[in-house]
Amino acid sequence: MDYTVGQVAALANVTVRTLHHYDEIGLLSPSGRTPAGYRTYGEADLDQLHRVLAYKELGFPLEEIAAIVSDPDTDTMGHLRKQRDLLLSKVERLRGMVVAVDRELESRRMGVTLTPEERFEVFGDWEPVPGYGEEAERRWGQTEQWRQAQDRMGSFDKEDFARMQTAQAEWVRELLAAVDEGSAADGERAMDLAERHRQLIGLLYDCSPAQHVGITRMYVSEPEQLNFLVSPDLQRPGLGAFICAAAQANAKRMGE
Amino acid sequence: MDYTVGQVAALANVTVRTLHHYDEIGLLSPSGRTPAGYRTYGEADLDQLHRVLAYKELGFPLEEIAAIVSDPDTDTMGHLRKQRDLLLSKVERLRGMVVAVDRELESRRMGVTLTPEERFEVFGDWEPVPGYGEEAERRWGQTEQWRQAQDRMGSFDKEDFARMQTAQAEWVRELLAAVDEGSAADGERAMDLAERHRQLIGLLYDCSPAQHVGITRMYVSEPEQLNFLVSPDLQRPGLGAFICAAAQANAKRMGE
DNA sequence: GGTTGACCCTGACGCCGCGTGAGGCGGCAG
DNA sequence: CTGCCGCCTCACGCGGCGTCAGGGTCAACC
Repeated sequence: MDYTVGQVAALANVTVRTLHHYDEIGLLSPSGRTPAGYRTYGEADLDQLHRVLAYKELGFPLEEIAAIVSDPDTDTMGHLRKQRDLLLSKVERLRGMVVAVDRELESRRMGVTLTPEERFEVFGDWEPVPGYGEEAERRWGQTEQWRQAQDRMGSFDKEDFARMQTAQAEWVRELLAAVDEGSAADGERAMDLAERHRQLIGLLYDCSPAQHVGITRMYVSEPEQLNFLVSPDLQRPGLGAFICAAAQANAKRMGE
Repeated sequence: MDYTVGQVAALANVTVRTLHHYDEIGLLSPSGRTPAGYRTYGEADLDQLHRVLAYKELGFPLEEIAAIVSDPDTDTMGHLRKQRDLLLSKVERLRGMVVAVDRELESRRMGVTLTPEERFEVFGDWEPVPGYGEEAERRWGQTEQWRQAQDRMGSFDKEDFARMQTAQAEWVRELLAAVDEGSAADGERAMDLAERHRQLIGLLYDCSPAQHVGITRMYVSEPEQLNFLVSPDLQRPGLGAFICAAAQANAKRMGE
């Protein structure tokens, strides 16, 4: 009971070209050919194809799949474990990206819907904790971070709040001092400040170093965002870029 | 205050080649050149690059980024929303893959550690609900699905259990009837059966049509798995392939 | 002034997993 | 015999760069 490429393609829900490709690279060669040169796939080939597709679905590159399905002695378990970690990190990255899109989306929405006066009104009303207010809720209410922050703030008491605000004010002071004294944005002092910033955020919601970079990048592309962090009259030109660069350097340091 | 490629690359944490590429495709051309032909990037260029990288981090293709950053009138919100959905579906896919890896990993582990006798003992002990027993816990206990299933079963009463087992038995009967009567694996009858199977699984844990395909594929590559679903003495040759094909057809139908 | 070494340039090919033709043969129904 | 569908083998293309190759430039040191 042999099959042609077209039949196999239909069965396995792949294209004929894909089967040709697998033949070319030696990943799955049909067990035979007709006198006219037509590929003929047998049941065993279908089985092999099934395994190939299974591994492909797991995200393995074709070369590794070839090694796995052809050689039963390969370290399949190791492969799988590595692949699992890879997948998890991908998921984390994607989640970070979703959050980034949410932020971008919400900030765009506000940028469009608010008149300059309203904008001033909003930004003029300096808030020590970003995301703590009605306006903020309209902006971030949809995101997971918001929900996390709500949860964690729910278990804060007044003293916790005061401590947090003090810590943030202290951080801002030291940040400005570092900038004014000409610290390098990728130096240890800046990295330490970035890490402290990340941990302040971490009091409200989970924030990996990579996500932290994404957030700080917003301080560059949308400098108004910075107003939530540092009172406008205290800001310096290039402050957003400094924070962002520091966060990048810190993320790199943390990653190693 | 101008920068060379190398400096910009270091600042933005990208390679020189990347900047060359962006110049080539017109995504980000430096604002000037030295007499010797060196690219010189100004502050505005850095700003632009920041925006480009932000969108890149969001997963946009470079061509779209070029359109977005150059033309302020593009439907950025629409782009972002679409991108968000795309990201979420990617996350779902990856999560499904992680689960698939977990299953593969656990089954491999078992395949290695169990003697044939033990294997028989395990598989001979037919269980109506996969994941309901001590052996199953050792196999699947690490996965999110298992935790979800535990949660949902916790809120089941005896009648719920009975209903579920009845529903599953009924489904198996109809499946075998369909196979014996020669129904097409990608026909409506088979697809309906696949969908019912997916929904039965859905009683225990979330299972998208795509994940469902992944699960059923296991019935082909590891036929022993089928024993958890259909009592061995009732099985037909090709039954796993039939279910898998039906699940594929159903997933395609659901996706449209 | 010459040399060194770090940086810059352009151009071109390579990678992965196929999509998408082009140009031509095989098989089967009418 | 004619059509049409399906099969074959090239062979180029994409996206987002990595990675040479072969050469020019710049600053510093001898």
